[in-house]
Amino acid sequence: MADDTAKGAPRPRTRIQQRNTEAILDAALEVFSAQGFRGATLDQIATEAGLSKPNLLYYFPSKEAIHIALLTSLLDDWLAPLREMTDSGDPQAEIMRYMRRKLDMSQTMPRESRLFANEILQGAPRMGAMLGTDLKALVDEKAALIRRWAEAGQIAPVDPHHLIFSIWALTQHYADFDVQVRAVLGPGHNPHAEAEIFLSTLFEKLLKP
Amino acid sequence: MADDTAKGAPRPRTRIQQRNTEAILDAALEVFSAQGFRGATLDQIATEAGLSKPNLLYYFPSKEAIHIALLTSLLDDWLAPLREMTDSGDPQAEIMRYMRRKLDMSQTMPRESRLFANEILQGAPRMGAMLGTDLKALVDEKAALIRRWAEAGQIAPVDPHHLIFSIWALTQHYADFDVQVRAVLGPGHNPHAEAEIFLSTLFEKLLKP
DNA sequence: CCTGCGTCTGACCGTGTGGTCAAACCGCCC
DNA sequence: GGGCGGTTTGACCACACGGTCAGACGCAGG
Repeated sequence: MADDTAKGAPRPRTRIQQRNTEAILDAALEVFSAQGFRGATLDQIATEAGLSKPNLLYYFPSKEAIHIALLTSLLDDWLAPLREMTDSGDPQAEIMRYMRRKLDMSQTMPRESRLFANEILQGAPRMGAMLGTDLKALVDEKAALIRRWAEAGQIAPVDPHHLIFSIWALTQHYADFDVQVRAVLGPGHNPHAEAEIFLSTLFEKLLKP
Repeated sequence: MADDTAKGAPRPRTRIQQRNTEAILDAALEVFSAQGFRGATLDQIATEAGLSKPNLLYYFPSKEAIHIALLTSLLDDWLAPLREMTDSGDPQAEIMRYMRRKLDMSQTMPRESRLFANEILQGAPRMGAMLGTDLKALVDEKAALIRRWAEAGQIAPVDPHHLIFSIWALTQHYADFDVQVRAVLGPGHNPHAEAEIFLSTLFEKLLKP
């Protein structure tokens, strides 16, 4: 990930390269997350980025390279909240904090959420490798942490992996299925505010020892 | 929905029409759910259905018509479990039963789940209308039912709409994000069996008055 | 002003894809 | 068998899309 030359974006040296690669990645995030990989078009991304299509391909060797660059660079941010869940504080508070940060992210970074959702839905053709290695390692580590909390009686005994899955499912639902949520609730609702209250009580009841 | 001629599939009159339209819809479900609308190809669907591409277009006027026919015909099945949740029995048992049926569906009908997920993710371009009318009406009705249960003290006081959302999110997660779940759990796991246990305790704790 | 390098683009290409159409095929009823 | 729906297909079209390339542009250093 430190070596950009391996695959994907050229190392941003000059000021202008920095600016354009950023513009491309942002535009690509916008388009890929809304249309999926195959649904997205280089022309769309180029227009969104304010560049010409050949100019895109001056900075990235292919459409797929842009997609891969996006996924890998975003995975870190995406998993940051989980990484920050440590045994430094009250276990239940740690988990609640993780859930809230994840919910916040689904509100502030819905495009990223949808990008990953699209990728996983299609069977993770461009990210499958990372799932079984990096992601699994991180989740296993945190699951072990949660298991220790449970064994110590600090939280209720729950399956750690599925607890994490439930946090993912519930928080990302409000980003990925936003249209549905809003359509069902109708006007005059604030989905995320309501979700925070609901999910707080849900996980409090679930985790109380 | 009773009048197929309005948009989409021709009315299946003869034996052969019945057989072929079914084959097409099944093949289309397979391909659309795995590749998304734009990712899917008429040739793929035709091959999967054992027909030629022009023959597809003899039965359906366009690619989009197939997609719409799929979505509308499946929405009924998809919402059936929610419809069957009535106040005929014990409230908590009714909700638990709904959750379990939904979880079973995510195991037995993962293609349908992914098809809807794809559609919603892309902003429901071909189903948006139904969300705010049919779906909203049904959910509002059942939400009112749940609210009555809560007010009668038969279940804990929870936001009915978000309770339903949480059931959707948690159960569909195991279908839509199957690759991720399996990659993280590793071999030797039965995601759905574990999910049923986890979700059972989760909703029991949540709903207990 | 010239050179040279990084940046950018118009024009182009090959392929994949949704869709059309005239003609052929098939099987049932007279 | 002949006719006649309904059914099937090969050949074809228009166009969108990913990607290429030769060259133009712009600007810093001499």
